[in-house]
Amino acid sequence: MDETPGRLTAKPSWLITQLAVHARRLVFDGFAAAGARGYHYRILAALHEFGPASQAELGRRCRIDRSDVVAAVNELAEQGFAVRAPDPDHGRRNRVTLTDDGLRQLRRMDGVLDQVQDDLLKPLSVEDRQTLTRLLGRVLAQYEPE
Amino acid sequence: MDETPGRLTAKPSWLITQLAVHARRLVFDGFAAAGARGYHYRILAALHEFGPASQAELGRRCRIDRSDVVAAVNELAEQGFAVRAPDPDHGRRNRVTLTDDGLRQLRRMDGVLDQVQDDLLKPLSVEDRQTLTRLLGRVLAQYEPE
DNA sequence: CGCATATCAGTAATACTGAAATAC
DNA sequence: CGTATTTCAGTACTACTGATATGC
Repeated sequence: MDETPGRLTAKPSWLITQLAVHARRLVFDGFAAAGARGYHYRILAALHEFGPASQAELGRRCRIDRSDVVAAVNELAEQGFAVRAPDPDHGRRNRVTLTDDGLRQLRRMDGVLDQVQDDLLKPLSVEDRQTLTRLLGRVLAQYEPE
Repeated sequence: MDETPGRLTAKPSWLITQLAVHARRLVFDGFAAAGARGYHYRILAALHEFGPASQAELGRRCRIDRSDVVAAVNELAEQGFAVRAPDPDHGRRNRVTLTDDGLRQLRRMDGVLDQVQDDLLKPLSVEDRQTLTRLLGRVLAQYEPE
């Protein structure tokens, strides 16, 4: 007589982390096919949405550690998707700028996410998808003060 | 005239992965306070739900790679939360069993998840929480044939 | 002096691959 | 023989810490 059936599917916090295993896998594979990874997408998206920024700013906006921004910007610069130049107004600061190729890469990665979304949410109706998106957005909003 | 405002909050697949950053952090911290991590919870929960099992079975049930099960069971055995013994019916196979201490640890970790859940979902009403849980469960179900 | 920025070195947890040894 | 299980060694990505150097 045990009162804990279906433990693994009963806790939303666990549901989210487990679902993320599959979502991450889909996203990872899609990004890998484009020669990229999650950090690259976040940085390209932030550059597009907020314009050129220092690495410290990128780290705050993307929630990526300052030290990981260095490596990711290195890679984006090598691929020609971003340009790193010293900020003329501030000797220590760098100014990272999105290139045209970077914008094209961002569009590619957006396409990947659209496809992952269709794949992930195919069990749900259009209305349910909207409801899920709205609820997730509200949950996430408490951590995104911007 | 740019038509991509709010990119980062518009895609459910990305919402889920971003939300998972916060959910994982909360779960990680809670588990760390109990001297444990995610792999340990998944294995303890599977042992409790399905009974003693071989490591290969645990890997399949928990979606943990065979080689990572080895390390996690090592740690659980060191902590006295599980016992690893050769399967008498099959020379190569191990039989992993939950101990009483392991069950107590599982209960502690369940408590952590309950608290994380309250924390994570506090912007939502009771009804919205249920809706979210139901929708996530349906999305996850396509990857959980059991 | 403090404070912010950039960089490097190193660590942990998750997820995975390949190879080896063993048992059926 | 092949298949399954266990184990070890090593890798990639995300996330983080600490130290260092530089510039305001």
